Amino acid sequence: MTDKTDRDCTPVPSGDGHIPGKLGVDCAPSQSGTTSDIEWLQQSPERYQFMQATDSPLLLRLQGTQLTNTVAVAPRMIPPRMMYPRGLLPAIGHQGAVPLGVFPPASTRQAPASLSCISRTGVLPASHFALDSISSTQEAVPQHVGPSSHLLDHARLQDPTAVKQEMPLTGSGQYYRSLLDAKVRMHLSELCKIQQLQYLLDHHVAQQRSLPELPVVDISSEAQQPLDLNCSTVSNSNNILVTLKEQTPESQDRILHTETNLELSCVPPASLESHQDQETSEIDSEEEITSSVLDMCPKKKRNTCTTELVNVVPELYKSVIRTPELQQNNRVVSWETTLPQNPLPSLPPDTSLRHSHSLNLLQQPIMKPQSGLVTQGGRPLLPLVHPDLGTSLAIEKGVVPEMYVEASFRKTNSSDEDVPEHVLSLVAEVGCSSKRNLDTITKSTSGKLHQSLNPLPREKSMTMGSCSDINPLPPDLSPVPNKDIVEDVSVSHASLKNKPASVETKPVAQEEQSQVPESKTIITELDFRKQPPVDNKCPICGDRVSGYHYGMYSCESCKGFFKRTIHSKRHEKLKCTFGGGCLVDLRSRKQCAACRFQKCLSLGMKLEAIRRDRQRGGRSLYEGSSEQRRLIKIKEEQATQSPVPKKRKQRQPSNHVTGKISSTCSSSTGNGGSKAGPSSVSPCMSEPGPSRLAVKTEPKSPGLPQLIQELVEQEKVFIHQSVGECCLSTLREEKNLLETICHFVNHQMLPLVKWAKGLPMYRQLVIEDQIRLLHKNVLSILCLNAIFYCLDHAGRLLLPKNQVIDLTTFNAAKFHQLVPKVTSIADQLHTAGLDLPAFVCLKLILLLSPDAPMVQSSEQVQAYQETAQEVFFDHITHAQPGNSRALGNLMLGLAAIERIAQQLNQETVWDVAVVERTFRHEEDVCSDRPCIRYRVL
DNA sequence: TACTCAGGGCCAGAC
DNA sequence: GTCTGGCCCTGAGTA
Ligand SMILES: [Zn+2]
Ligand SMILES: [Zn+2]
Repeated sequence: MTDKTDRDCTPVPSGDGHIPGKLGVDCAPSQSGTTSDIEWLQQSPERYQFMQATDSPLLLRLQGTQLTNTVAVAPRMIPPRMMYPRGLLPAIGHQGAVPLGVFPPASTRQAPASLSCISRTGVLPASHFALDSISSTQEAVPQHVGPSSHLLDHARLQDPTAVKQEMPLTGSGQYYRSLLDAKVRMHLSELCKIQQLQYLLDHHVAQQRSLPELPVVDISSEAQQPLDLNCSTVSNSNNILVTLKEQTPESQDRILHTETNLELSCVPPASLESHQDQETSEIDSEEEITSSVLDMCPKKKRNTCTTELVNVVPELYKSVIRTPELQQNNRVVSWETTLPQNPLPSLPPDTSLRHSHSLNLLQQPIMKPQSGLVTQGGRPLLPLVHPDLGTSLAIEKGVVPEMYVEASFRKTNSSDEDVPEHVLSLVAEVGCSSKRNLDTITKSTSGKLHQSLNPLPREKSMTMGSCSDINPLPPDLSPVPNKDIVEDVSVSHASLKNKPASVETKPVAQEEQSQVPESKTIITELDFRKQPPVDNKCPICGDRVSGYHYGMYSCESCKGFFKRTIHSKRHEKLKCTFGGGCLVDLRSRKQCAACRFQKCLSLGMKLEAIRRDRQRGGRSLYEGSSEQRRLIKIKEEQATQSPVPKKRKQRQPSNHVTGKISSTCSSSTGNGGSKAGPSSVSPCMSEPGPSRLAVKTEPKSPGLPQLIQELVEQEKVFIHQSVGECCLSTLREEKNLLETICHFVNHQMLPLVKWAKGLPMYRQLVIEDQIRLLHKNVLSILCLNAIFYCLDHAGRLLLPKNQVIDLTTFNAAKFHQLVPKVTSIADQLHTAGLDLPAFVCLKLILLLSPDAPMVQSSEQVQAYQETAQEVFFDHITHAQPGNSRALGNLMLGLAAIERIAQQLNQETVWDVAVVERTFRHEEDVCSDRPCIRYRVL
């Protein structure tokens, strides 16, 4: 049922129809890799909305005798009353916050004794979302049905953190993009479930109060199993009792039945009444009203409108209005239009519409980025805009005020500081991390920027003009952050640590001054791999950072945990009992070792940093090690500053320089000699782009299989050769993409030959087969090379000697899809954890494709390819234990590369004689006579 | 030679 | 018995 992609017009949003991983932008994936982060966000209304919603987590604090949990939820996406199910979720086994969108299994849910809700506007009165009572019964019975199709289980299956595990921190924005998309997908699917609940409640209330009927919806007719929800009114009160039944598979033969009863309060607070009157009158004074927060009473309906929906919780009372105009345009905002296939109805321009439901419920004013907004640190401050969202949207009263999102970009000017490469700092994490980001932004901009955390003035929020009319930074807005939130967060952290609370709760401005230079760039998540977090909190668990451990800054306990886990090989069998996605923080870090370990990995800890020989002391050199970073920095300094040798003596470090060479360290040839040399900075990545090659310049990692070690060695040969051949001087004039590709291939032919000739297995084939295989697979191999080494997410090839080819600028004619396709494959591969060992394996697998024409010993080739595949599979399984999707995605990516190469092959002509001559004599004949030309049509 | 850093090991305490 | 996390040891590299 999860694979259901039926997009029938179903009136009630259902959980599954929405899941299939299609964001709105997917219809134009071609743009995903060639845009800035802001543009990328704007491509998808869903992304944008999610972004808007999650940049300011609303804290829902549950206080019980056994629980003091902080739950971060998306306030603008989910009306408070919809937090009830979520609010109930944290339980003993899952202490701490529940990541957005992750429903812990029913078995772990527990009712809080009390519940309060804190937003940036202050503490919301409990009456707004009072939880009157809850009871829960559980019983385990033998499972007699097929797989549980319960929607809440889908929520877990769709756990974004599970996807996260597949995503390496590549240093580019891709990680964040992928992560965000995963979360958006997750969120959308969850939203459908919430809508079901919402619909049911609305329906119930509508009936109960004789309000205009909702469109009739037969939930049970859904192909997907809807939530098993029942509403009933509690006698002698306004409260509604909601019963939610769930089935959670516990094991193969057992299924856990859970029944949760929520009693929801629905007494309108007095304050709301006057507010509504005010609004109604304001609305009445205008001609073209499309919708408003009309009150719940049908008698107050305007003639031109039809009130269709009401809500249970008073402050969220709202109406969906059908106007003739909207109906004409088929853009009625109602349940129908908030369906999965059209979750965000795009509105006619100049329609000031107060959205009524679901995704649109909590939108913000739309603003266009203003380029002039640049902070002192060089980071532009951009209010995010989604052009499809219409011109303006009002703020729902009493919900969440407007806020700007800070986007930081790679700094191009030089600086003394090791300036981190920024991607959107707020996008990536919800929950605690967002909180941290929120704090950070608040701190760093306080007093300087009008980074408003306050709502727009009322008149602005009520009547919006076109987006360009709106000043995103009204000068009169107070920049003062909500003190409650800032302090509250600090306290909650402080209370968990053995630090004096006063340290933590001192005014943020002071803290900022004392710790961070004014111009210091905000540290984003990726940066703790380069420099310690500003708050000195372990990115994994929030504890105090004790130093740089295994590739990232982390606390002592996470360091110890990682070390122990590897040493004991426990990581091979770790499995999350909750299906992944457990929160890992100071309090909960001991709850789930699997998720903690995954978090360690995903945030940057390196398996390679653990010494197999267990040698103490010394310096390590693995990708991302402090030593390596230092060496790179020195190299860069030398390269950029002066040819005069530094006074520091440069040693050539070995992998683990301990004086003794572990026996496992020596294998294969070369011993990482000084030529292709260890510690030499990636030749291909010398200036821009991520330094993926760094790892390959170190000596062999002892833990890797022999084949991979040899492949890595051979890769060095290729890189060494390739850099010399990479010259674009003659390329300047070429405007044709194919021509450029051919040019590139011709220049890479000789390095490829030298590389291939040294490859294990391949070199044992007869030379004719070798030539044919190389000839047939050159394009796919080079494509993979480009993806691994030099393609950035903007579709540029970052080449040695600071050469950059912007592929997007080419007149690609019939290949206009090519670049976006390749960048999207690159995303896929990097997301799936394409590391150097995997990469070299894939190259070999590509080369050893047995279906190349005229190959004599195709069986032998096939056998070799299978061997390479096995090694590759093994590597992925070990590198990403428990991540079954990675393998599949890598193979899919490979297949996609082959298809592209095939397409290119059809458009090009090979001069086989030249290929053969190059191969046999290792001469660069291509410069005289090209190996490959593109077909001129 | 003292110091720093980032590995590893040890061990009391929690579970 | 296993796991945790604070503390200390170790040794390469640096000043
Ligand atoms: Zn930690
Ligand atoms: Zn877990």
